[in-house]
Amino acid sequence: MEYSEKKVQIMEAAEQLFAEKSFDGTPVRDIADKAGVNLAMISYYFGSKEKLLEALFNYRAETGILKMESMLLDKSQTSLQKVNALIDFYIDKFQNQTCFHKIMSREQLHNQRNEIAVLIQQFKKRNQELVKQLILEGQKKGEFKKNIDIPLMMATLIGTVSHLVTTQHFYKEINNLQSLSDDEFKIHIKKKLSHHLKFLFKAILTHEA
Amino acid sequence: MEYSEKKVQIMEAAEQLFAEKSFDGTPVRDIADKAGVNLAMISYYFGSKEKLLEALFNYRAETGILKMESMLLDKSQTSLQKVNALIDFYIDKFQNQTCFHKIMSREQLHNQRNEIAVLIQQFKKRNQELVKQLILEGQKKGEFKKNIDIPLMMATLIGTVSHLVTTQHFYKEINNLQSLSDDEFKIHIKKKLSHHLKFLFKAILTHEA
Amino acid sequence: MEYSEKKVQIMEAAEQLFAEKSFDGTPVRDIADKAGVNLAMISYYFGSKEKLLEALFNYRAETGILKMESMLLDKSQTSLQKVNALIDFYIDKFQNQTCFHKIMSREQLHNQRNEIAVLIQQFKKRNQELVKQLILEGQKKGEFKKNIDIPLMMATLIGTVSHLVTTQHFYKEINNLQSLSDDEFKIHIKKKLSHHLKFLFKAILTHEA
Amino acid sequence: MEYSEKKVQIMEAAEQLFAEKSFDGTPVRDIADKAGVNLAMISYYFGSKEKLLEALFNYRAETGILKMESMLLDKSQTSLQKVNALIDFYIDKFQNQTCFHKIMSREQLHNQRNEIAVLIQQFKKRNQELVKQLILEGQKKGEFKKNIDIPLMMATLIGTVSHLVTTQHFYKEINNLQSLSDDEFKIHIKKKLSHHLKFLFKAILTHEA
DNA sequence: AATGAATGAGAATTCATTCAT
DNA sequence: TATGAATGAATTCTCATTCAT
Repeated sequence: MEYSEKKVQIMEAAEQLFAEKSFDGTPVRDIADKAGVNLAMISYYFGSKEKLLEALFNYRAETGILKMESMLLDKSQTSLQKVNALIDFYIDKFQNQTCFHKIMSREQLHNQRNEIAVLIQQFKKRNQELVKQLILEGQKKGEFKKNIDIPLMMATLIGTVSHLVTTQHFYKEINNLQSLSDDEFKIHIKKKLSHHLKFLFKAILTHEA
Repeated sequence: MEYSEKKVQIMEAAEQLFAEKSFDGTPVRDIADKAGVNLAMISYYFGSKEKLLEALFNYRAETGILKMESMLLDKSQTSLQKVNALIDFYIDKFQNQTCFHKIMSREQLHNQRNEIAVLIQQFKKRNQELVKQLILEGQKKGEFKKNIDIPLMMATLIGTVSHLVTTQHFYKEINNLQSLSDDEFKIHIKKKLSHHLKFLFKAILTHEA
Repeated sequence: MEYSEKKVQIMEAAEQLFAEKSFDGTPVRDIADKAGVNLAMISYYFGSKEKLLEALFNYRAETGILKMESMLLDKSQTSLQKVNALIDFYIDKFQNQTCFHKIMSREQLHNQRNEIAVLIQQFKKRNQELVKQLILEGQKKGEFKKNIDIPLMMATLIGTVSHLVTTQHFYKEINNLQSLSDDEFKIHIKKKLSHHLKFLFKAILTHEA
Repeated sequence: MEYSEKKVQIMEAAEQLFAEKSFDGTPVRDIADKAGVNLAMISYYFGSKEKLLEALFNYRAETGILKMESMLLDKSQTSLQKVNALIDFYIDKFQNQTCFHKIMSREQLHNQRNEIAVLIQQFKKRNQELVKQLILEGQKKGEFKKNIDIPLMMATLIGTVSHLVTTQHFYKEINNLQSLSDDEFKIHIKKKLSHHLKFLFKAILTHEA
């Protein structure tokens, strides 16, 4: 599948609406309106609403993995530096693609759309495999402890970032940060979160603490 | 609102279906069928599908807070012990009310149903307030460090537990634990998760570690 | 399935429209309008347009076979008399349920709707079996010849009646019978057709001619 | 209208699909796909889907009549021989152009597409006229009886052949002829049918028998 | 209090046709 | 002449809700 301009328009409109109002809560008509295309184009291009969601997943997934791979292959850095880079990478990913990650989080909550579930499963497996290599490398070099439960560790990474990003309006309110602009707030959260997670990961992974 | 037997039947049927297939993905007819009641009963009792969801939230929220309060008021325990109890409390809550927490997680991802959003907001505020008291108490007693970002810490607690519980089928597969029964697996996860989070919280909160 | 008044209304409206404009050529909306019911009632009652067609087939088939059975069991008549009665029975059936038989003829022309094809197959098998008994009986009694190809004979019976009834407007024109009222014409055709087929069947079945 | 290669491709694809799934049940897109031409070509060449059906009728009708005329003009044969030739002609026509005859049978069942109805009417009139000449000729020569109802007779000819050919899968099953190849079965039917109809027509037309 | 029947609004999708090139 | 893209209308079906009883 190649991504013509129209297709991308549609996928991006769908992404925003699915994030806001959920897949089932979004009429195809609204996607068409938002994308500024004819209603029938969506079936014409993607076949169905569900296939559109699949296309969106493939579209977004394509780029993600590559970035991560190149990052982890960098030989000039220690394993801990790479882990720290990984943390920042995840924070950026969630902050810059909030819509997509909301959709993905929601899809992980049920098994309704099997094609999507399979895509996510594959996606997660590949990610986890890369992280595993990184941890093993650190362990070989003696930087990291033995016996690290990677899925548990990833749950903390992804869970913390995801939860904070998706409930950031609440965080804003509770910490009286309503005066900050969206960008300022984003930077604020990024900094806090980065420091917090790097601290936790150092505790999880290294002998010192 | 009192909870007649029929009402509870309906809410529990709705809870399961909303968890599996989302609010918008669940027809009222299916709820009626699952609950074994007449379709019209649901509008009749709750007014609308959305009001039913609100009722469910109130029903589930009522109990949660009380347990937590009594737990945190126990004077015979150190602050760290209370934090550890809090961790186990959250794990239990998510594991035993997976359906409800899936719904709540999903609702936090969007702002569709405002009434619900407000309920969740209040709910989280009260919880956070209780936790704040606990942390302050620990800080006063010198058990805990200063400058603890409570929302960040809670994001790690809730995020990690939530992510792991809602994607546990993935965890099962990645760790080759398919042979375990559901109950065995639950216990397995609970133990791992409890240890992991207690370790992290010790690092976050205390001077040692 | 019981046949409530509304259901029968819908089935009869559908029958006329399907006969006139074919199944695929008839919008459900038109059926609803003709039956004087709400559009959604059709899905509500029958599940789908196709299920409605199935229901119609079952509704019409139920009665047909019974009549035929009782007719063929009559012991007071010779086999040839029964064959003659059978001929008149078929003529009546096609003349009085023209709509239904148009639909059935059309469905036999393709294998689109499998459920229907199966129903027709069963229907024809039962009919043919009854006719076979009748012929065998006549052969035993020495009234009829040996070596009668029953499907071929039935093709002539059904084919002739069906073709004439479904193209009767053409017959009317070609024979300059436009002045006859519908009822007069019906009687005219019935008489001609009956005589014609009885003559043919006598030739097919008996030794004399 | 001349028949370019592309046009014939399209008409033949349409013929097969209309036979299988009916006019209304066949999307223009499917015809284009089957014919291996661009979707827009069909409107471009024929104007509309309905005009395509008309074109197909004209295309098929052109040849039929001519053959029949030449056959009936043969002076070297008795009238009964010509009638027998006519019977075989019809059997061949239905067997070799099953698709087209299915479509025509279906179109005769309703009055939806008026242009087509008129074409069929004309077609049948010309055919009947030719047959009438043949019968009159036989009557003049004293070969045939007086008072022959030609439309009735034609109904038996066309009805029997048409019914048997369009329901031959049923005939196959009922007579346990599933082992025969399509070609063997075709020959088998042709022989049986030919003999059957010639016998019937002899009875209808001649004094003996 | 409880329910079977009914309904209007809106859902996704398909369709034949047209248009710009 | 030929076509890929586009579209408006219409299709079937589902939905939450209401009404008469």
